[in-house]
Amino acid sequence: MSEKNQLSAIYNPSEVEDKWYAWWMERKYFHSEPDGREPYTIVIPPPNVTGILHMGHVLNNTLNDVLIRKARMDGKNACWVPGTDHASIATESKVVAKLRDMGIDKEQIGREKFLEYAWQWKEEHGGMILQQLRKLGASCDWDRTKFTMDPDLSAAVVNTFVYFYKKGWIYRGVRMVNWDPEGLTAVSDEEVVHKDTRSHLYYLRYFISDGNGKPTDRYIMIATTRPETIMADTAVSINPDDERYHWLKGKKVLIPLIQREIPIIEDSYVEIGFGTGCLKVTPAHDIHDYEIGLRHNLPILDIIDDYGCLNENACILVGEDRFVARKKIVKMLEDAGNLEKVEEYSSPVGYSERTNAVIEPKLSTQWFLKMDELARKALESVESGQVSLIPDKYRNSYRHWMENVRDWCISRQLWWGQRIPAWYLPDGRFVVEETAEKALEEARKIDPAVTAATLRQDEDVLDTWFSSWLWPISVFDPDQPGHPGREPNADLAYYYPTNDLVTGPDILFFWVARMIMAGNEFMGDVPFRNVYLTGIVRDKIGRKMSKTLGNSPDPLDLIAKYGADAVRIGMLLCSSAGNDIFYDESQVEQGRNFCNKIWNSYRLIQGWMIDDNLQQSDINSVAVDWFKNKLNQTTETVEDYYSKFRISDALMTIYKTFWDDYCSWYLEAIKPSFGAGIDRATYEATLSYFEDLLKLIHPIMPFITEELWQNMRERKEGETILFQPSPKAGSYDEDLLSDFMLAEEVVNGIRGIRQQKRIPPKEALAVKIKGDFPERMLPVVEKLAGIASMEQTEDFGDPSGGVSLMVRTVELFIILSGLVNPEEEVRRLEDELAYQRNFLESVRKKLGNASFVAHAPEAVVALERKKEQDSLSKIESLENAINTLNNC
RNA sequence: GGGAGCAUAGCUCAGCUGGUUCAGAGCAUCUGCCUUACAAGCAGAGGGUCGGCGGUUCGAAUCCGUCUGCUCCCACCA
Repeated sequence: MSEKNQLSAIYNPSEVEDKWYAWWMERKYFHSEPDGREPYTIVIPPPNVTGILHMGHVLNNTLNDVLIRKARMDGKNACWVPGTDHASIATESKVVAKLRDMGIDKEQIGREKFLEYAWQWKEEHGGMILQQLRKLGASCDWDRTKFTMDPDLSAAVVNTFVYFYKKGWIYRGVRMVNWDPEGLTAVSDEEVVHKDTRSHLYYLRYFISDGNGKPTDRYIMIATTRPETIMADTAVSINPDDERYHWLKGKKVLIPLIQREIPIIEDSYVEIGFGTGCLKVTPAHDIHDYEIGLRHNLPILDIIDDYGCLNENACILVGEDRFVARKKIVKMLEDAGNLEKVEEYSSPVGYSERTNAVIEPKLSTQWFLKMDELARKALESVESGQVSLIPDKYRNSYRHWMENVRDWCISRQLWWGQRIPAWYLPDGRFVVEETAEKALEEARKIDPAVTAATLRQDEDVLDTWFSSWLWPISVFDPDQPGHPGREPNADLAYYYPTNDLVTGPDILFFWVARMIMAGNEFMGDVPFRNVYLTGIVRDKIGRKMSKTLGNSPDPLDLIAKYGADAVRIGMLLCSSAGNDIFYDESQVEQGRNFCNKIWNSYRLIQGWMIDDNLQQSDINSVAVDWFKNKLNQTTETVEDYYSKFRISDALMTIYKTFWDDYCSWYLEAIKPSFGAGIDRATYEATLSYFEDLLKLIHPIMPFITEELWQNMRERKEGETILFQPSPKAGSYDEDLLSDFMLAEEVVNGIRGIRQQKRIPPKEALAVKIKGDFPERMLPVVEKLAGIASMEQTEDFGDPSGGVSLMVRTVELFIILSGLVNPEEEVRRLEDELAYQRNFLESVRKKLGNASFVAHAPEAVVALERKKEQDSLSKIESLENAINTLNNC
């Protein structure tokens, strides 16, 4: 015990945390293998392989870790599979940028060389985030760490492509896609963010052609936000019902500057009331125009290249960036007399989520996956409750998305990722197979002259989500995806479906929905039962945390400063499900303070000495009894909160039980006076309560709990709190709990008088008590309110010798000779009396209402009658006291 | 433009199917204490006509309507 006395007054997390994490790892306590127990499985939302830990990860992984640790203590075989995502666009653009700094151009070095650099980059920076997660205490099964581009996981992706292709759900088609001129790739609709952007609406004059390509002096006006695309116009459209423009029918107009002749067409897409009612039709650069073009068989003229610059088709401004071209062409139009006016204008513009470049609608050949059947089933999975979304408000948007989903553009014009397993014959026909060898074999069936040299693989890779949607399956059995009906391996059979998924709502459609699709397709079962959607972490003034704003603290700095347990608490304190998280460092401080409180409560009890000559006193007996019941109640509440994913409520419940009930009430009640020992029964109970509290809070605060749990008793070699069974909620005596609460209120009342009268805590008081107060609680009141003698009596005697107060229906009289000012006392009592009379009046008003008495349930009416009685008796006592005081 | 959600103490939130947890919690604030576990602490206290207005009901923070103010999702009216 002597070395224990050296515990410092301040808890020092850093050494404790590193020590225990290393110990857990060494003993592989997080590792899971299938066995006879019930599995509890979580797959990590894989962070970008080259990413670094930010507050969003902290929130997410703290929640995951709480769930997995809880399950582990509940006796389940807990398995949390970690890993990373190759994040094709994000990673590739980082590598491209790095190469650019080195003076290297991606296109020049070619695919092979580029991928070498990319892998090197991945080796250098990859997985750092997983190291960081260990600092947070994440109890992942690191032996199972996976990467979406591991050879076997990549094979799974390719297999699923082939599977869907052969099923007829993957097709190749020319479509208007969202082109990212920065990332040089198509991105999916979901990767485009629309932002209202200030721009201008330019009113341009298109002169009517005289029929020979020469302008007449009549013109029409066209409003556009993109004057640089006029060279790609292939028609001007009006609404067939627009009488203002009937005269235009059959005429042709000339594109300004280049004087190319284009027809006037009629299409009801054009809104009569919008702009000028005339629409320039640019099929190559606008999705709606493209559709109009299809309807009217218009030619498609593409004037913008992959980099967002004008090409030769534009005839003018060739090579200029689209935004530069816009500025220049406005000037040219003005000089040529084609610019009527310019208006300020604001409209939604699409930006690439990854590169923030303005998206250019562009026609190109891409690969698509049909979504209708997949979406239909995935919707059913949620509607039927096979998968619960928490909070369930997300069901609405989930449904909306599933009902309106479009085919998934799965090809990306990148190199970092799984290359599309399609091979082209010299004549343009293609085969889709898992490997080059099989492809060659199949290709030869079409054309025996084909050789490995003339068979060319598709240049594109697959969308990252086309690999991560397999994650809950492929981390266990990479051979499974693409082969539905195949017998899954032992891991997959045991761990699938996983239990809970914790992730942000921003990837509900990208990822969660698609995992459900893949699960249904390949496993015939959903990949998880519950999806807990966290909020987005914001700073305290509500801004989203981001690197660019610089408002995101580095979690590792926080951990170094406050400890991981404190950071976890800080995060959880403000994270009710579905609400955004307003993070503030003061919450982490609160977490640190809580650690310190726990630490010091341990310092207190470990310093006590058992005295076997002592019998358990009455107060110890009642305190021990009470706290056992309290703990049972808390445990029950906490279990209930966990079952509803209300983690922050669970935390707060334990927090209050630990701090208020255990430290402030229980320990103070049983605390031996200085130098005195403690009886064995009380000490043992106290230690066992402490142990239960540690177990209760362990999933949330893994480090300090292991440290103290190891310290508090002799432990066997290798024993750990990780596998201790969660405390089970026993029954509890409501009367006992409510009696103790009444005692607390009485103590608070007396302490309040002390404060008012400025009586030092050490000065013991004499108190008389009247009314219905449980006798067993008397010692509690005596000790905690600092009372020397406590007399239960029906008569307080001379009221001038002290102060009376009332707690519920209990009356107290504190003897304070010489400290009482009768006038002040009367005033205090009269205030109380006035309040009581008011209260009585309101109760009587209710009871006087015949309708209330007739309609309200028995119990409610009875309650009001009791209120009336209590109030009446209080009033009587108050009046008596006031009278007596006045007569003094 | 369509849809969803939110509005309760200075801050962050809890209050499920209307009546003892009905006006709550944590933090912050104020007052008094360095009391031998903890000043990262202890003990007290103050603070909200539950966004506005109507309605249903014996009774509304809770149900219905409406207005206002935020937030998010979906949607490329040139």
